[in-house]
Amino acid sequence: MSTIRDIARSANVSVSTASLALNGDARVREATRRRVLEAAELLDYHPMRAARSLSSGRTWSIHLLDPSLGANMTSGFFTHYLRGLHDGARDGGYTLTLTVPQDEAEARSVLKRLMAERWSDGVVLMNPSEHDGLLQDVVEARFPHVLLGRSPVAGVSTVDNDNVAVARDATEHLLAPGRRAPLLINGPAYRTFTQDREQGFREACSTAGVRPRVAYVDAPPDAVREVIDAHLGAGLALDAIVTVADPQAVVAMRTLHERGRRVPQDVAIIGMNNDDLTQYTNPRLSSVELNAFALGRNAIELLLAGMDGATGGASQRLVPHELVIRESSA
Amino acid sequence: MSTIRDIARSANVSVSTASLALNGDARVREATRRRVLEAAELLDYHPMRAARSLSSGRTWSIHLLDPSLGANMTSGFFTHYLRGLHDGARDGGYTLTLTVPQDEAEARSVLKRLMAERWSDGVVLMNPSEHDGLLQDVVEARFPHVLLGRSPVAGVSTVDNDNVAVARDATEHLLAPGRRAPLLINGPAYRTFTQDREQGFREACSTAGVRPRVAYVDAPPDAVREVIDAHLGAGLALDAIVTVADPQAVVAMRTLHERGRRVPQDVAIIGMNNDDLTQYTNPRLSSVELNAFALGRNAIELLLAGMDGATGGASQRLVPHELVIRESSA
DNA sequence: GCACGCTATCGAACCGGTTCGATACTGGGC
DNA sequence: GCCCAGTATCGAACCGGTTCGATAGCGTGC
Repeated sequence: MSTIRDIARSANVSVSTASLALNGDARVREATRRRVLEAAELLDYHPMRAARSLSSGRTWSIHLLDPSLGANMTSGFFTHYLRGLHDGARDGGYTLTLTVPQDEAEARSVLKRLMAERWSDGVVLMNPSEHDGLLQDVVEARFPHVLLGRSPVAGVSTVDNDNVAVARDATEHLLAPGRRAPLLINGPAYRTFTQDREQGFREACSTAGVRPRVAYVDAPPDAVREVIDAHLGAGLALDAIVTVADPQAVVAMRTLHERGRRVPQDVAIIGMNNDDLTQYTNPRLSSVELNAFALGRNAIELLLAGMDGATGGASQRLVPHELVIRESSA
Repeated sequence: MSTIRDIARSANVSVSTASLALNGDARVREATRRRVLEAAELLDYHPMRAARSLSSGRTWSIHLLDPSLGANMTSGFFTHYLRGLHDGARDGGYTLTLTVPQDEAEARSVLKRLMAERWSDGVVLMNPSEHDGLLQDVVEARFPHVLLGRSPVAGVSTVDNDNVAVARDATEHLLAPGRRAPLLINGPAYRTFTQDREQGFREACSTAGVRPRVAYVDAPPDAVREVIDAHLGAGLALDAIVTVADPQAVVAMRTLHERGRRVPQDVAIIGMNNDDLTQYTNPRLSSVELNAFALGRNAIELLLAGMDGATGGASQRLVPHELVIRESSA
């Protein structure tokens, strides 16, 4: 392992000149720069990250704090936006690091250490639940950040879908042919995205003049089965189902099938995320493509822009979604 | 941000004593240690990672080099072993970093920089293809490593399923009731795991005295459809299908259904990985559980053990698999 | 009462880079 | 011939920790 002092010696310059040359400073003469670069090449020189970080104050890494990997059910979504984050980070010269906290307390303590010990130059927060103090911490510490999701507090940069519109569009699509008895199968209640989706659902129902029904499901898939059984068992009408994730929609389809209801003739269904599995069901599942890759990519862009100090304040970005209509709601 | 010098001053000790106290060295007197820890608590002291790394030579991070995230089709598998890696790293006090190279050249250059610039203390390699030089590089550099998969070269620590047995068990299961015309739908040809699975498939066929047929598929799912169409179109018998991934099995089921073959009565099918989607098909898909989480967890354990220098040589570990029989092969 | 060993602590060096301020050298203007 | 501005380079300080070798202070044994 050769150090910059080896390079300096070999190129017959001082350490400081070697450093300047290697970093492309305009002050060093062309001939000198070449000598230094040749020496570096010859000695297979690679600057040690830790040393560079210590003196420059930059780690060249971005940290992702994401509890969702623990909650599964969303692996398709996760891998897609992870890839968006990764590609964006790579293109900006950054490395991605990752923590999956098990609960809110761990998330908060990891975030605190991460910022204080300077593990990275910025952090991506995935959909923290509303009432933990993560967001306040990051804002108060003035640590570069971006939130995937909608922020309940001010001063936070965010990238998100327009979840109100996502649910409204999906619901309108199902109600358009004149269906009158829609059900929303929603996720955990304390997240902004489920609140927004419920709002969108209610808006569409209101416009169509039909009664909205909403069920909350924490731990699919069996809970979905129970919801539908209860609904039908109570003799309630049901001709349209919106779920906030595709696997839930698949379970809903199976349950309806077992109860003798046809999809889409009796009940139309649409999910969200446009997972690969939408291709594999029978009938194929309609869904809302949320462009998770773009979500990740935009998050990194916003974060890097904020780290350059170019933008003073927090900014928000919305990633477009699009309905993908398949047989389950045709 | 307070540094160790602030702590030392506040606790009325030298910097070196402060460092010793903070790291629990036995030499410092109990009363002194308490003074130092109280000062650290009071000033909310957190040692900067880069500084610690530079002086101690340890980064306290593990890097995952994994091209498979780019190739998708395996998101369930990926998230599970990623979680195994993450949990193992966390428990050992390490942070996980991640790179997704786009091709072999990038994989190799990233690996080289990673080792030379000391991004991490060790690296996890996911199933690199056989003929790139990744493994030689890592062995020659004597860099702590572990391979997820089987190594074609010596001196590499690995964690893997027994892929020969995986395919053999799956095939035997299908052939047991007397089926005579099995087909293996395999993945990319140049990976050790596809070779092993083909071998296991052939062994089971040989034992049963039936003729093995093997098709290679790079880019599912449409390729699977073509394979089956071609097979049936040629008038070949077909009563059992083994695929190396679950999504391929699902496509196979759909294609058979469209061609008027019943699953499992006419053709029995089993996939691998035991993805969530096996629950969502009709009939439900049999599969082989590969215990991806355990795979990741074991990989980290092996890596950390190797980093302690406890073990001199490379070691191998096999993670057990298990057949999960559902309706598609009942 | 003195030599000795042990314990707790300290100052300084070190890890490998970046960056600041000083300096030697160069060429141009008058 | 002298002064000055600008250029290329250098030594030293610095980033914030860890660790090595030295030392002061102490109690013990004889």
